[in-house]
Amino acid sequence: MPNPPTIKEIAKRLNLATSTVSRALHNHPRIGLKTRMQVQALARELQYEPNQTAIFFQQKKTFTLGIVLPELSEAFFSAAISGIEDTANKSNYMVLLGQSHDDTAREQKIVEIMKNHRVDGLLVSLARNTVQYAHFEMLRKYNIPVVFFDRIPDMKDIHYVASNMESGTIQAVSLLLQQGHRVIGMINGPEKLIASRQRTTGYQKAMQQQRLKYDATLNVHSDLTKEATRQAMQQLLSHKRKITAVVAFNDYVSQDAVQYAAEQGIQINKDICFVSYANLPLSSYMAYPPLASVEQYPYLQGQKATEILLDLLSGKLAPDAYQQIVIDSRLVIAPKK
Amino acid sequence: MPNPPTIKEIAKRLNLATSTVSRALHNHPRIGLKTRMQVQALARELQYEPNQTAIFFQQKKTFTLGIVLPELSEAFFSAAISGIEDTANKSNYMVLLGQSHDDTAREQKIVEIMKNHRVDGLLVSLARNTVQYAHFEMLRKYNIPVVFFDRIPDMKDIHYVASNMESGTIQAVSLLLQQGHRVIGMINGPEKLIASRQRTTGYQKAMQQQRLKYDATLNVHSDLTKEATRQAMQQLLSHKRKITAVVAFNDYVSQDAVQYAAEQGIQINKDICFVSYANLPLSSYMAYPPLASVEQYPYLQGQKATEILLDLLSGKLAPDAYQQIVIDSRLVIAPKK
DNA sequence: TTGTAGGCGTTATCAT
DNA sequence: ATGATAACGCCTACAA
Repeated sequence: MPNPPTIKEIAKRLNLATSTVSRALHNHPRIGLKTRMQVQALARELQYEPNQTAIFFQQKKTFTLGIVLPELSEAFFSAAISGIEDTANKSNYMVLLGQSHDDTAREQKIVEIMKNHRVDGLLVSLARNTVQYAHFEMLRKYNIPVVFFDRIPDMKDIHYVASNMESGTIQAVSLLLQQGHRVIGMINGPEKLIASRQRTTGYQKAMQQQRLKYDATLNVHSDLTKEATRQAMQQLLSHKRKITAVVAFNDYVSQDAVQYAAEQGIQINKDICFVSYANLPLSSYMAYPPLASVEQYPYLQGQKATEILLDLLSGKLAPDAYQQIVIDSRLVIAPKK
Repeated sequence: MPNPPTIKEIAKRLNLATSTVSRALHNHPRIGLKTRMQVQALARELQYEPNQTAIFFQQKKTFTLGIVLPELSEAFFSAAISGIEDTANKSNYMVLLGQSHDDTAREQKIVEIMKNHRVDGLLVSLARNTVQYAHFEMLRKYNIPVVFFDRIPDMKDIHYVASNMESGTIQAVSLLLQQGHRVIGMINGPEKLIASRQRTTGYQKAMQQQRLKYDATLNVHSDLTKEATRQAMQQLLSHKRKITAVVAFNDYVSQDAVQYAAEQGIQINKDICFVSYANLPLSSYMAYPPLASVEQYPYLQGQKATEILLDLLSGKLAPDAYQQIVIDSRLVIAPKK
């Protein structure tokens, strides 16, 4: 059919000025009730819809938030995005999606395109290998605020929401100690990761609280590949002290380690208990679900990060009032099968 | 800093007309090499970036595709969206996301907002309970093409990509028959679902191919809740014929059924074999992974649907040349643990 | 080869 | 209470 109706069209039919129509549609106070009704009636009749692209252009605002994250197929991120979407939608924002697939080059390109699309702000969780942040620094020039979540960069003067693994780790190790375990292995992640260091610190603190000695040789590292995890587990199994519990970096690592141990004839959750960090759904269907797992609140992280971004956009928050929110992780005892 | 530079700005500095600048930037053939270089040099120097919102407005096109789907935390959809995103990005389109969370009202609202945002086209997988399609019909008026995928509506004259469960089911049942199973139970989904009917047909055809009789009492239904599935399984276990294999509606159903059977003392994959339809990742970590599972190619579905939509947008495909692509599902033997 | 002018739909400013 | 007009940034006939 013909072009969609515009306020101009309505104005012409009613012999009014476009400005009058615009005001009438917005229920501007000093527009005569009569004309207001007329205008609104005709608008309804013509099924008038304001042209958002015109409004975006005119207002220099798109009511769109860009989301850049590594991988939606990771349960953590798909939960986080629900928090983002729900919060954004409440304020009439839409969500533009880009997955970096943990590739820095792709991340850079996505940010560039989103900048061009004139998103009002950006929510970012870094690709695994991203160590340079020029593509984010550059956004300052364009006045596009960024809030990082979960995988945050090692930069000053940024907004972020992240979870602190230390608290959950302390709780996890404490639980094991309380259950009588004395030789607890930890399969940690890459040493350069903040999250790995937090786990280590948590382990140490939990031991310290009970006046027990922390044994660094029980804290082994995996680069998170299956092979590395199996080696790490093997290392723990051949430790001179006999371990009775393992804290694994995450559910994937946990499962790989469990598999390896089972192959070695270990009785899971009997000879050795496992505790992990929640990122697999449906753990109740797993062959050997962890005894307990550390919850990282992905939905909440997404929600908080979005709230900060929206506050930044509405001016409720000054651009340089850097928000750095840390959400304590927490141990959750697995429901028994 | 000041406002971002515009072609007007560049024109003024170079004493040129904006049109000349515009053309120079686009490498229009009949612009003098000299001025072209000048313009491009200055543009670079000022870090000129075209204002996309102005272009969107002027061109009545946003290079944005709207995606409406039930739930990203379902592995099927997070895989599908990668196919969508990758394909869209190749053609410089961005992806606007909306999850219906299987709520029709929310689906309607999302479609409305996306229409207002003037997405160029829509990719949709229906909410579970959606049975009225007015919110999609209405898009025709706005010339916003829609391509449905996976969960498609019962409508004529639409574009869609879906998978056919029949082929995979035939293969699954045939495999079981070939392995000597003669009494095969099926835990199917809600009867009104096309996908359920396809499974039934597949079952029948596989039996027919071997000149065996199809026994309808072996094909029971679940509404996909855990409870219903357990009842269905119980029904199968108390069948007068002793079943030795089960084809479950999907991985979730399969796991619930397996759990129930195990509780009854059944030896899984020994007394009774399970075959399922792939939607859980990491099946290798499951307690009792299915013997084999029917693959539905989510990435491919997303990709194909997007290709159709892009062809529609580029005019390569006429709006009424309805594409209805069916991708045959296929049985995949599970890798042994 | 370059310039002029108009328009995309809306809002906002300034008159009347 | 309403109207006229400009402005947002870009593109594209049409003119020169």
